Amino acid sequence: MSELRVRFAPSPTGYLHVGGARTALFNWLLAKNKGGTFILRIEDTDVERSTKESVDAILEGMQWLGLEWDEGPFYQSDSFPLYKEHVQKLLDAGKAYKCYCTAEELDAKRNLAMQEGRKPKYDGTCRERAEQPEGQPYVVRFRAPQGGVTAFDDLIKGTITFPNEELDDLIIQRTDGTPTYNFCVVIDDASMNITTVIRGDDHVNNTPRQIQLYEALGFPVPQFAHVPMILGSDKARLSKRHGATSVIAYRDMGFLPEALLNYLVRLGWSHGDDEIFTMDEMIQKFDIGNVGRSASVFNTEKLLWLNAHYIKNSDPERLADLLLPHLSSRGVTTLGGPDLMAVVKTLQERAQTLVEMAERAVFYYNAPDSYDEAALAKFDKEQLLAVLSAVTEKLSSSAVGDAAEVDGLFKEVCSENGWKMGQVGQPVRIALSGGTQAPGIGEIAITLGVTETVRRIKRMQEFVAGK
RNA sequence: GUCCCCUUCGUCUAGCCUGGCCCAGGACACCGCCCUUUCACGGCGGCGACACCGGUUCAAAUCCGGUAGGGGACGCCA
Repeated sequence: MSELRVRFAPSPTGYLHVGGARTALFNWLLAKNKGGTFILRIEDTDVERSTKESVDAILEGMQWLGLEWDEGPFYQSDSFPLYKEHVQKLLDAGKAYKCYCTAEELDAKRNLAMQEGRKPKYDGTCRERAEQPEGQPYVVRFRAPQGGVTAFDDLIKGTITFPNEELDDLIIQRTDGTPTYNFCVVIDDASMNITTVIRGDDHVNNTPRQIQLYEALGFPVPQFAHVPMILGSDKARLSKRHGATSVIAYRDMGFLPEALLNYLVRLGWSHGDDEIFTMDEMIQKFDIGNVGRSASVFNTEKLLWLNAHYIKNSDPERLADLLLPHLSSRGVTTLGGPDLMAVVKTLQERAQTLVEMAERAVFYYNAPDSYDEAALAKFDKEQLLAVLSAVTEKLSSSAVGDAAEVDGLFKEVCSENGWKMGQVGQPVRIALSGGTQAPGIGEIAITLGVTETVRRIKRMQEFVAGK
């Protein structure tokens, strides 16, 4: 194990969304690549908005993706005493001070500053305050350095420099005595010995403040890597109105975890022209320095393509297991029907999602109770009946072992009667599946079994005859 | 408004650091053709981008400056 220690630190105010998942993935990949440690930390200092349900949802998402963590989950809410202790330390050292300005006063000042086009920063009213009013509510503010600049070398974006005068004295402890985010993060990352902080782009502006805190506290400053955001198709920050954003929603839509992971890793990161990565390849090739600097648009089409790829190349047995819930949610029972694994094999090349596969699998278990009339209308009634009986006869009188042999039988029927394959295959496909979009007839017949195949053809024969 | 960041095909991106091999490569999508009993898979081909303006240079997507556009942050949220 190397010294590298990274963490994923979501706040439990919702489910795990794809942006968070990608951040988690990058952290996880870097840890795996460097033999480091990946830590999961729940940032629940906002007691109001944090929920147990969200924690569970996040853990569920992480587990589904297979992003297992080495340490944690740790909860910030368990560390309140630790934060308090460090606030006191700063207070004692004169690096922090009590501020008695009310929230209302601050709001007013902020609005005024915005209106006048000034930077809405704290004006330092209590910074040099001599008398400390007794029993008055106060917040604790960090006494930020006044001049100079704070800079850091971002692993993704390069050197970023902030003039210190842009940074005001941030609140590190609220009136109610609870610590604030920027302070907790620093204490946690320092006490967990985090060496590399990989997080969303939206934290770039917090970084200089946090660096100042590290320095005031005497902690070593970690390295930072800020990953760009994920946008919706309209280039606005990805949100629910762009469609699903929760990783669990993608699971429910029939995506494979490896497909989502592969999609996510290529969103912002690249390794030459490579598109498909196994987990091992991802780990081996991942380099935080190859993450792009600009935001990227989430594109479901490409995700679908990847999903189709992984479905095509997955073990049918595993797919069968994963398909089961999608089948039963459609009220389909596989009991007494064809072997699900055999069914999956006929569908692997034709489905982009498990949901689509389930839809296409239904006819195997529920014989069609209606037929695609438009497709049927293309054939003459007498001709249809002749074809169907020729096929049943052929099928009933021959022993077949695999799909190719069945197809051979159909060719025989064609040549014996002078028919074209289109005249024979299509009606039978409709008889077996109800429609025209299905696997090859040989595949269907073998999967269904000759007995059931013949039964279905006869059923349509009756249907056609009775018209 | 202020600060920070970003800008190559519709989308994801390679190339940019270490100028010439780039009249810019790959992938998704789209279009066409082939394969084919349907739907798919697959194969082949096509469409399509260096935001703009200056500068440096024999030579710039690549270096420098500016402009425009986009995003983010400015909270007793995280």
